[in-house]
Amino acid sequence: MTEKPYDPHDYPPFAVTVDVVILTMVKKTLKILLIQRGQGPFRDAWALPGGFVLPHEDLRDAAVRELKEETNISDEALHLEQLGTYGSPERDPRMRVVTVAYWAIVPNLDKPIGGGDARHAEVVPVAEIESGRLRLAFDHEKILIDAIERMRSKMEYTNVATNFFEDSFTVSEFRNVYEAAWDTELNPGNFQRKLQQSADFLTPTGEKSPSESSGGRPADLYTAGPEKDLSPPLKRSKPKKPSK
Amino acid sequence: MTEKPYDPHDYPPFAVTVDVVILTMVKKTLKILLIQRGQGPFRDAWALPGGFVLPHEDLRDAAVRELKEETNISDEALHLEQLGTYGSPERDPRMRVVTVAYWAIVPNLDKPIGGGDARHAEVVPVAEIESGRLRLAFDHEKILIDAIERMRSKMEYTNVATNFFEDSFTVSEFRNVYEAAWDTELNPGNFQRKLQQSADFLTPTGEKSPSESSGGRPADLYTAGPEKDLSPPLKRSKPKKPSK
DNA sequence: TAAATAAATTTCAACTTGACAATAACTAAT
DNA sequence: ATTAGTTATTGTCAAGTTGAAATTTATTTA
Repeated sequence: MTEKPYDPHDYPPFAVTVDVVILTMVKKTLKILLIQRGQGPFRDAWALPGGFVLPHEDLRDAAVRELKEETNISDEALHLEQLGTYGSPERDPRMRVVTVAYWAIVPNLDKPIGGGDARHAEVVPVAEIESGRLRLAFDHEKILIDAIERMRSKMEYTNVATNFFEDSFTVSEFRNVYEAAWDTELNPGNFQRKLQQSADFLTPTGEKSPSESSGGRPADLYTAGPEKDLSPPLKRSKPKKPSK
Repeated sequence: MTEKPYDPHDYPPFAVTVDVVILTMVKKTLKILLIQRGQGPFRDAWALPGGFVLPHEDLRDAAVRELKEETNISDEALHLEQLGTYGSPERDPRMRVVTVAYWAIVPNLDKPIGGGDARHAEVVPVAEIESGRLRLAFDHEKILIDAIERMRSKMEYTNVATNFFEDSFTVSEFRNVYEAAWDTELNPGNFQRKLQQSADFLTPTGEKSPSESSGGRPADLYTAGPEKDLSPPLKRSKPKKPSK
């Protein structure tokens, strides 16, 4: 903060917005919630849900509100973390806009979107976003790339990935989430051992999941434990064999 | 981004500022650069260097400029990372201000401050900030706590700590920086071995540092290597014996 | 030449990892 | 009821990493 004599008209006017990256897992595919723009610049391009922060509104509250308005998501337990702030002078052709980006993982929302002013909300596979073939508004491609990387690295050393589940989950389901998010294959036995050796990372519910219709031993169910960090962290390693 | 019909007067006016947390090491003590406020609210309290972002200025550029103006620091190699954005509606009593905080480590600056409008810049020990006894302006205490924690955790898995040095350094000097920053003691042999086993983390210069006047084998000198990450990371562990 | 000092290397047991084998607990089809 | 198929969980073993501490190396000062 400078200490020039204070005059309310001194400061240059900025618009401040929030944008939210919502990650979810649909049948072993990592997807992100985007909205197709109906007007303004970047018409028909895909954009992140978000909008202007109100004059007396906290940033995080704005993110929660916009998410509710635009996509009808209002998870009590939404973990919503700040990702970063994007403020290049040319990022919006109309005016100077600084946007504060947030991200969160939500449990499986396939098409439960709609309501509010969700013009054309859809969950788009991350692979499509990463391919660069999708037309994205503003600097949202950069925000998305950063969010995906943030999620991938937080999965190494925290329990964020438990947020992909509404409720309890099996170790296999948990491993599948990692494999999809990292696009790797992980050794099932070693993955299980690693999670087990930090006793408080996952809490067993005592229940067992019903076996698949294809048979197999029923799996133990877990929820996120009190210990939120994993040390040393999991390693991404091992590239997956390219599909088809 | 919402898609309401666009009107430049629609958006609420915000001031956007940047604040910068500069960390440095002065003789085995971790310190942070603060400025004593001369006027306005929080007069005489300590504050972070920073100020308004100019209308066509990028956020990072604003941080670099304010740092230069207020503290005369203009390191070419300044690594300056974004820390987070703080925008609580009550954080500045005068008006709505959203501030984007940055942080960086700079090599040993004891009193090289001054020049510019550096009213009363000083480097303050982190212990003093963490004690809560220092009167800090706005929400700068929170920003500082976050920055300190960010630095501590990035030291676990990256080479950021090499930025405490102007030039080359010995393993002991490097270890001292870790011990001061984490307030721990680290086993010298194990620390050395850990750094060595990632061959590209530190690059030996081939030079040797002159022995202390107290004698002892001369230490090999190193600079930051091409590999910026350490995996698995270093561990903080081992609390230091409380000093008197 | 003998301490004293500090850096660098070694030792050794305990633990963790990676690859993979074996066992357990189920379902579906004989 | 038995057997084959499937999936989860536990075990094995060699290689690698860690934590604690000792040893060796290269200096300076007495």
